[in-house]
Amino acid sequence: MNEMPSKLKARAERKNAKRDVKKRQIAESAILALQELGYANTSLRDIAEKSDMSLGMLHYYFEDRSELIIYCVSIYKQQFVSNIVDALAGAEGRDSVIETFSNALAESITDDAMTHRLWYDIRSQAMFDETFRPIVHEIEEMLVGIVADALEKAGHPIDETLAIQYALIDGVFLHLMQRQISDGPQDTAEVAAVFRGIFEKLL
Amino acid sequence: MNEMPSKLKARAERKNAKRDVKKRQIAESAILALQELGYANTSLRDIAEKSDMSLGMLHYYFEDRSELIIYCVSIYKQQFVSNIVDALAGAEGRDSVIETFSNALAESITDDAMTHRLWYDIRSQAMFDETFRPIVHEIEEMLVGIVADALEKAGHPIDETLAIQYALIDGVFLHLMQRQISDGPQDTAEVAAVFRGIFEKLL
Amino acid sequence: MNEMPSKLKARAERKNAKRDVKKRQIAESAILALQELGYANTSLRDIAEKSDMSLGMLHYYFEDRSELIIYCVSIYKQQFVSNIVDALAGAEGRDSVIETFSNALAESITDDAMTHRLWYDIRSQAMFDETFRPIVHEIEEMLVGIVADALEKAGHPIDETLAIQYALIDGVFLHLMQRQISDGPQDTAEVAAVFRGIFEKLL
Amino acid sequence: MNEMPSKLKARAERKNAKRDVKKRQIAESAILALQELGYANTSLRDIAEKSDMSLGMLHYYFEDRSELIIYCVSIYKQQFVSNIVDALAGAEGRDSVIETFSNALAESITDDAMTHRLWYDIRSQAMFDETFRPIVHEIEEMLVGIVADALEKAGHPIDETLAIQYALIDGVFLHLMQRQISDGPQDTAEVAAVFRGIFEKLL
DNA sequence: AATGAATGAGCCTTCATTCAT
DNA sequence: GATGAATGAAGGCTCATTCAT
Repeated sequence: MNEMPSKLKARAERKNAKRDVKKRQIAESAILALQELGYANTSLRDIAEKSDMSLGMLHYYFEDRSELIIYCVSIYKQQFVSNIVDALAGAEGRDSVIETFSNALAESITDDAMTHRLWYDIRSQAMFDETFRPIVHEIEEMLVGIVADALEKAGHPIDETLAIQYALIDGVFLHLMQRQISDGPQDTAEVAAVFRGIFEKLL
Repeated sequence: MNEMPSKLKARAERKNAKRDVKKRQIAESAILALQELGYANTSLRDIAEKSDMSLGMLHYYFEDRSELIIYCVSIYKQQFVSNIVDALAGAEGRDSVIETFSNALAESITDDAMTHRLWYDIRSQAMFDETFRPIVHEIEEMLVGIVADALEKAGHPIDETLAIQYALIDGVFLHLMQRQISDGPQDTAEVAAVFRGIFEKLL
Repeated sequence: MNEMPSKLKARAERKNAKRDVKKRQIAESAILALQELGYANTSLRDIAEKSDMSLGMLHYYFEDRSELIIYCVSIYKQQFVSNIVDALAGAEGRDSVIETFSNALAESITDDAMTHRLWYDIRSQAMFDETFRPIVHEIEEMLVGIVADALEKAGHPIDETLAIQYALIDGVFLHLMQRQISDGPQDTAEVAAVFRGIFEKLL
Repeated sequence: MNEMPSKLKARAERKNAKRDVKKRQIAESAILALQELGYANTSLRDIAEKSDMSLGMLHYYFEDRSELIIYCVSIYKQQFVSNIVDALAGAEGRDSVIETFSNALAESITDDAMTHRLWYDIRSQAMFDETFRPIVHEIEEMLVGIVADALEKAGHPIDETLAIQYALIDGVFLHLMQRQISDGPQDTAEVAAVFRGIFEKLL
């Protein structure tokens, strides 16, 4: 008698899981278009055409444009954060953390500049459009968390200036990303060296 | 005999000057709209309505939307840069520079957060839209120049890390501006204190 | 196993066919508006309103205004040319050709003056706008072809003056069409008589 | 007592004459723009810029766009008609007329193709826009008159087919003009030969 | 589940025209 | 007489979104 509900529930879950897979699939295509054209210049049509999806499907899986973009950004979060966290996992002690963190950030810039560009674009958009605030805040908290993590592992005390430490690093990260985009590929080692310089001072 | 040309020239100049005044007038109205709605969400209609201009007039003075926006951004440049430069003018010596620079930046954040928000928005847009690159580059060079100026006056050597120094400060500036916007007005003194903290470390 | 592709292909074809039907439908509505107002005075809004289509639909089926107009003109071609060709099909020998051709042209003038007016309008436009040149050339070649056909069937030799023969007939055709429009309906028999007079001289 | 009126009248006339000179001046500039771009694509702004006139002046001398264009077309009439009439003035007898008329038409095509293109453009426009009908009719009557003149001088009887004779010639004239424009400059002698061929048959 | 046809509001831009100077 | 600043209606076109299938 209580089997039916559980069966239904299971089926609903399977359905949901399937739906999520599809949503992620769509979002990954969307990210490609957004990375290339930017928030203001990417229409749903662009996204539908870049992938091979129907226009209707986008709205079948996402309520509206904003929801899709938010979903895209949250995928960014997952990937970038887990990359850095994984890298930092093995590090311990000031020098090791500096080395590892610098390298991880530098690699991310040379490998995924386009993705970061999109992130900064959406973050700018969030300054004006409240819709994007929650997801942007959520991600920034995670990024601050990463910095906290690194500081801790480096044996550095964490105080109320944590957010500012993050802002410093972020400023440099953004700067190097822009350089990557406007001046072409940079040597990862050199980029890492810049970060190392920062961290030596900060820690 | 050569009076006529000079008269004509004078009249043409007066006309041009008048035109420039008008352009600036329009741009100032446009900035208000852009500050409020952001690049992606501000249509020329919005601008025309917010001020009391006709749609046609915008196109009479500006070739297209991009030209208007670029003009707006360049006004930002003039105002912000001259503000800071003026402030720094009287400073000399490490402590004086730190004090003055910190206060000037903090005041700009608490007074003109909206203007800076627009600047960061356009700068993001420039990552995707080449149209805005030149003006953005031009402004950033001036901003780097200001940092160079401050460093010099503080008796700090200027080396190849200048751009990074700028990026560090910019990261914090952006962070504090965002905080101003999302959490409401901050105490200028506190904001200045944050900058002072940074400069103490940097110099 | 190879059924799926063929099924898909079939569906794609059905879809394409449907699209073509719709395009033709739209074009026929558009022709009505264009016939009435002329190329320079017919906006897409006019077309949308005259029929009961949404403005968006016009752009859904046609890339832009030019493509729609070109499509309209090419429909003209199909109809007019096939009418005349059909009429000439049964004719053989000088007198029979003169009789048949004259009647066919005269009927076309009295029945479809508006359509021809549009054709001459677009042809004029093509003198200035290269976009319309290809379709206009294509149609004129077919019209010259019809004249060649008629001459041949009438046992008349075809030489390098063919294009001029066409020009002569076209001049008269245009003249009679204009007369039809400015002075009101003419007697088909009288119009045919004029053509007969021309052909008697030409052949 | 009646001196004043006559003085006033004289002054008014002088004024009018001056005004006419200016109108013609403007029209000649306008024709250049219209020849290049065509009726549908030439704005008053284009005309003002191509010459060095102010936009306001166009409306100071001409009620509206249509009046200006009509004025332009009537200038066409004067020039073309008087050219041909002058040429025909000295001709007498069938052969002389054929020779003279053919040459005059051919020269006009190779020299003034652009002007004729504009004429045909406006004539097309007149099919839809009644505003242009009167001037177009007026000009066409003069052109028919020229043909009548030529026929007469060639000793050919003039009957009710006169208009058709004109239409035949006009068809060829239009054809050769289009050829001149799309295929580039033609040899005047060859063009004249074509006309001669027509006239030999017609007369 | 998925499609893509259809919509209509909105965008940027152009233009003939008016009017104060 | 002449100018050009200003207007606002209209044009072509784009887009997120809806809906029948």
